[in-house]
Amino acid sequence: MAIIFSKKCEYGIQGVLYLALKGLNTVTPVEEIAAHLDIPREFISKILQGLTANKIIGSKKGKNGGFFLAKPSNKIKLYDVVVAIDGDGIFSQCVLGFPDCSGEYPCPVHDEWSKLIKDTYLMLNSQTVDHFKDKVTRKIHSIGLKKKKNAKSRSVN
Amino acid sequence: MAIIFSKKCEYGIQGVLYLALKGLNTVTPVEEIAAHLDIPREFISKILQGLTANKIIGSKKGKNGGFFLAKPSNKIKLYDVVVAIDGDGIFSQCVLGFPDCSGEYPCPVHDEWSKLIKDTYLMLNSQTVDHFKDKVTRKIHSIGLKKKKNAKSRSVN
DNA sequence: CTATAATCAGATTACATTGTCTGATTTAAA
DNA sequence: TTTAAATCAGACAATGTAATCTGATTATAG
Repeated sequence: MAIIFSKKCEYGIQGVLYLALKGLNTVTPVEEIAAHLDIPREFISKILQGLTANKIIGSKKGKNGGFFLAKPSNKIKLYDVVVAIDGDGIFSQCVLGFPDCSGEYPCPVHDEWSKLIKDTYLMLNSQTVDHFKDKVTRKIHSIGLKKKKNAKSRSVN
Repeated sequence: MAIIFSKKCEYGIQGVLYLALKGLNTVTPVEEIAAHLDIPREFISKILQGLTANKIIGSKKGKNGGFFLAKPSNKIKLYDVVVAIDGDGIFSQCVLGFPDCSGEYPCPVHDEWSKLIKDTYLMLNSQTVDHFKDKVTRKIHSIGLKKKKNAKSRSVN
């Protein structure tokens, strides 16, 4: 449609934020992430696999496996995630496609854009974290009821 | 690929900026715009037609016709162009797809993003304008040489 | 008035992104 | 050691965007 991160980026960012809410080193199965964020399971799975290769998150195979945040979210830049998913091709050219856009001859959004992407860390303020932790807890619970039993997240050893 | 305005938006913005360089009420044929910006003629044509319908630019049909800026570029917001081309659907939801993103529970880029899109006017600083005016003049000249004769831009009456 | 140069409009094709499906591999628990 | 639950991997289908093509309409210049 219009202006946006690619779905892959968007989903990747959401996935990382979700893992951040769960806390460092908490292993969470894709199933839960996909259900909560309403993203096709196989799709988010692929994306998270890619982020694993880039050491932004980690994964644990086999039963009770899943993904977990590999470093604190206030150390993860939006830039890191976007580059890990889609490469840095986009950042080598002007957002508006303005020819020869540069510090000297900037397009109308030159400075603000670089700043937005490169200086933003993927962290939420504490008020927001609390709000979503509550929500996630409720949601996991309701998902749990709909399914036979269920995999709970647990700490990595 | 990654993060970006849709091509339609990007081209539309470039078109408006190009018309801005030519000055208010200067009629410029699509051919020139397409050649200079290296955009498929029919594609940019369609996009500019859309912007005409939204009164951001104007058009003049027939021989010596073309498009022209309908109001000063410092009155045209990035937001206006994007909405004219792709609708405001995108602005009704979070850029990151963060659920329930709001002023109270903001995603990591909530404030900066709104500001970037809604407060930016499609104008270039005077240094940049001078730089590109020179460039455009040279380019038009070289295009002119490659073709038999050529349509020059002229003022609307 | 006629020829020409431009916008306008719709249908169609090409391509990239998004999403789905199937199966292999790994690992923990019983 | 067997079973089940998870990641991992690749091929494929569906969708939407980008680009092209063809032709109609409009208006100016001569």
